[in-house]
Amino acid sequence: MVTIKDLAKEVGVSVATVSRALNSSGYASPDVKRRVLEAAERLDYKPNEVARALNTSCSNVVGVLVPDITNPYFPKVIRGIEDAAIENNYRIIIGNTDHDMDKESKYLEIFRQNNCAGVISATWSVEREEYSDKRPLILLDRVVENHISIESDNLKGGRLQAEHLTRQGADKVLIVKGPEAYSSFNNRSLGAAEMLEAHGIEYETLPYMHLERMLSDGTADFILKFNGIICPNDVTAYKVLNMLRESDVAVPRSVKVIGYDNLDFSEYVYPGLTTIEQPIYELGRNAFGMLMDLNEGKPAQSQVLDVKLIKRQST
Amino acid sequence: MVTIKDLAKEVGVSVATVSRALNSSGYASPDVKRRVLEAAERLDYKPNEVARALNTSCSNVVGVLVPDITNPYFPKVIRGIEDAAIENNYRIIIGNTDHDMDKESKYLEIFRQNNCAGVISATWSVEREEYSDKRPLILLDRVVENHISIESDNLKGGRLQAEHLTRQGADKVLIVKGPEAYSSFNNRSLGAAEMLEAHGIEYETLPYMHLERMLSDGTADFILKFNGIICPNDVTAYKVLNMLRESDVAVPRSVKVIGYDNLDFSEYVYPGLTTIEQPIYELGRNAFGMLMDLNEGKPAQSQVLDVKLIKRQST
DNA sequence: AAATTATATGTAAACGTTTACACAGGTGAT
DNA sequence: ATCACCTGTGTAAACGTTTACATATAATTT
Repeated sequence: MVTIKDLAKEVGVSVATVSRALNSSGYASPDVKRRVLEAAERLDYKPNEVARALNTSCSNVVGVLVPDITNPYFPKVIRGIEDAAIENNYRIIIGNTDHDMDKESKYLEIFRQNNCAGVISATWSVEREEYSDKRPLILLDRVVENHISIESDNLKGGRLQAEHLTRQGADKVLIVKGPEAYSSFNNRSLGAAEMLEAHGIEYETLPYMHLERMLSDGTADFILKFNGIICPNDVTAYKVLNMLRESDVAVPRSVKVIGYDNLDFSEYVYPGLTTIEQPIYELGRNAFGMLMDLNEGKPAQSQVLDVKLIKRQST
Repeated sequence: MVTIKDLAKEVGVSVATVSRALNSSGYASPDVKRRVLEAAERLDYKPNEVARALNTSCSNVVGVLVPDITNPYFPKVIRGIEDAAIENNYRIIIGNTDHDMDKESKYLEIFRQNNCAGVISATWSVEREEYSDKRPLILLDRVVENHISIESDNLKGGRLQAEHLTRQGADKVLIVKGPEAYSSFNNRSLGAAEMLEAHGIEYETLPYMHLERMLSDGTADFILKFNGIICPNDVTAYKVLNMLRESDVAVPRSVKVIGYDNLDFSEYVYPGLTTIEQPIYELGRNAFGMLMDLNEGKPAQSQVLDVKLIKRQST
């Protein structure tokens, strides 16, 4: 490994000068700067990130927390973060929390131990004592008091779901709620319920866990009494579609099903899933941008991105 | 941040002693060791990974290269690696290469700059000068001369695909090949072709890119003349199923389709996709284990994991 | 009792950067 | 001619660890 010392010797100046020349920090004569850069090029010098991180106590690594990368929503987010990161000479460390607060805490500690430049979290759900660290934190698709966040317009998304379903003729609607404690899911069902009430449509809500249990127990005939089902995300919708197919219920004739996310797969399931598209990739990209803004002292603001309805065959 | 220095002051010994006590390296009296650990606990001391990595020039971070985390095959692999990593107090940095050699090289450089403990790559396709680094490298689902690798039994998988299809009555078979240059895909089509020949079944092969182009151009009627289609992976099979549905071709009656990977989604597409299951998560887990073995000087060996046929409705 | 060895601890250098500070020479204003 | 200031460079400390080496005491061998 060629170090800054080698460059110094090669050019005949001190390491301090080399550092200044390379980083354009402090003074460095044009001539010396040129020679340093030339030598760096020639010897294929690459700065050691670790040494730099130790000295500045801030690495160019950001920590990313997701519940489970195996859920196809998150790879897209991560890809957005990663692409933005690499463009800015940053890298990401990812951690799967499995909705487990202890795991989350453990990862936060790890990020700190690695002098991470900040954290982007899609798992944060509560105000935390513990995070007294000064490093910036961006919440992704989660809104928590006193934290900067980026999300898509979940309330609007929920409304769009409900509006479309009623427009397609559903008048007995089931709203399947998402996992509790996450603002995004709460807002979706809130928006949907609000819209259904406005239209005077009959509806019930079902907690996420109940549906999961019903589906695995095979006791989901409960949902057969509805002719419209609003799902909190596409993956849940896939399961519902599957269950309906097994029960020989015609979709969309007897029941209309709408999802949320517009994952790539939603066009491959049968029938093609009507859903709400949110700009997942951009959520990740922008989240990283906000982190950079914060690190540069700019006053970053929370963002809300727009969503739109994608019509397919399931409604 | 409480450092080793604070502990030293607290306990009344030197930093060297503290370090030895914490790491159980070198001598440390039971009494001192106890007091150091107690103080570490009490002051909530957490070692700074960066400083450690600088000193030992080896961090507990491993680099992971994948073509694109958005492809649902890879999150599973990554999850396997990540779970194994965290159990061993390691973390992972991931890089998406988009099948681009330059990106791959760039990431390798980054991994080196971060003193990574090793690299697990699902993108490696050729013997490389460049990788003269001594750090261990595990190839995942890729076999390249002179490198340690882990893969599933692709040859067998290909054979299983072909055997099942013929057993279901297909006698005009199309083998869609995977992206060139990757041994795993080559072996799959090789196995399939071999088996078809053994059974005296008529077949053709189609390069991956051709199919992709046909599907996006809408000129894929070429594949309608077959009654059995062997896909290199599940995602490709989804697209084929979709195309067939749009052309009103009955699956499995007129054409039988078989995939490869057994992604979670394959039970949600319609008709449910018959496919070859490979232990994706375990591939990742074991890959990390092999890396650890190498780092401990144990002579690691390449591994080949078993695959099996998953029957569903598409055949 | 002397010599050897094992145990325990401290001192200081090292890892590869960045940066506060000191210093020197040059420029321009007074 | 004096002073202030800007530019360019070097010296050395710092970031938080690990570890080679030196030293000191205790335990064991001869």
